[in-house]
Amino acid sequence: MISSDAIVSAFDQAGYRVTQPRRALARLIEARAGHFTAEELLRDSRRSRLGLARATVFRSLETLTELGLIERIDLPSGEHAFVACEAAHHHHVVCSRCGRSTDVGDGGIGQVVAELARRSGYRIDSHRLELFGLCPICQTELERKH
Amino acid sequence: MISSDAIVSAFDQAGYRVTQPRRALARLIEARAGHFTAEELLRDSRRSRLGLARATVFRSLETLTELGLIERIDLPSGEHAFVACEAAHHHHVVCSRCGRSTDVGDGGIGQVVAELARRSGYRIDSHRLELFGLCPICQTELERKH
DNA sequence: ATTTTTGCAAACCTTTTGCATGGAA
DNA sequence: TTCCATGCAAAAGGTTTGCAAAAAT
Repeated sequence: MISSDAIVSAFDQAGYRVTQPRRALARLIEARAGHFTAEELLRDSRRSRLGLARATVFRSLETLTELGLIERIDLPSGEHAFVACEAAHHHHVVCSRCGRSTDVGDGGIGQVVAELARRSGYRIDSHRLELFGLCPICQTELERKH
Repeated sequence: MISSDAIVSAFDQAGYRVTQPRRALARLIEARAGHFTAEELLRDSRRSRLGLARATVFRSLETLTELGLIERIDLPSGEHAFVACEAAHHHHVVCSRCGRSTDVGDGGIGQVVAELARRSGYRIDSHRLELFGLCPICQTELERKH
């Protein structure tokens, strides 16, 4: 969950121009609770008659990724999606039912990585942990159905 | 690292036919030390005049993934690659210089996942940990250059 | 002989690029 | 007014699909 204002300010502070398409995209991202793909934003922009160009969406997503406001994740299906996130090193839990996602911190994974480095002999420079499951809301909803 | 025989047997035991293209592909996979993309196998097959069809490569990779002999990973660049692997739950360390990859076990990540589940309130069903760094061989080679 | 698998080509989908126009600073 | 960003359209990748021909059982 991230505010469109935060996105717009990030563009601004990084020296990028604050344009209408970028404002519009920021709002579309804010409106999406969970993860989203470029295609979904594009559809949203058409539906709300903002009519962003395909290239603009891709270019903005790239910039936002560089700025660290969103992060690209790979869903189990192989799709490329993005999630809004905080800058510090962290990981995401993604709900496989509704797509909502939450940042989680380190959780002690540093030790695990160190252990695996020792075991494999590799010098590990980066890692990516992606977690998939059911968010609290979806858990409740599913229970209610029984 | 996996033998082409193991791949061929896997096709056989799963009830798939053992065909020339599948044998050829098995050898190409065996020949690749690290990870590989569909495109790379396709190039290899042209270079060695095996002339596998694009569709055959994709279809075989899909089957092998279902059989659990290879696993699809997402490189930091966003490329889709595959690595040969054992069936049990595990993770991969991928060398960002040469592409070699090694299976590593759990390394205690179960506890980390449990901790992150507790913290986020999600019910975590699956996770994916990808590690990137330098393999022992590349470490040695880089040191030699100094 | 039967059924699966292949090869080909075309379709499809996602992402990138070049360039003229329009908008922000 | 000067650059940066956009839109468009085309190109570029990567992956999938339908179907007739070929190969495996």
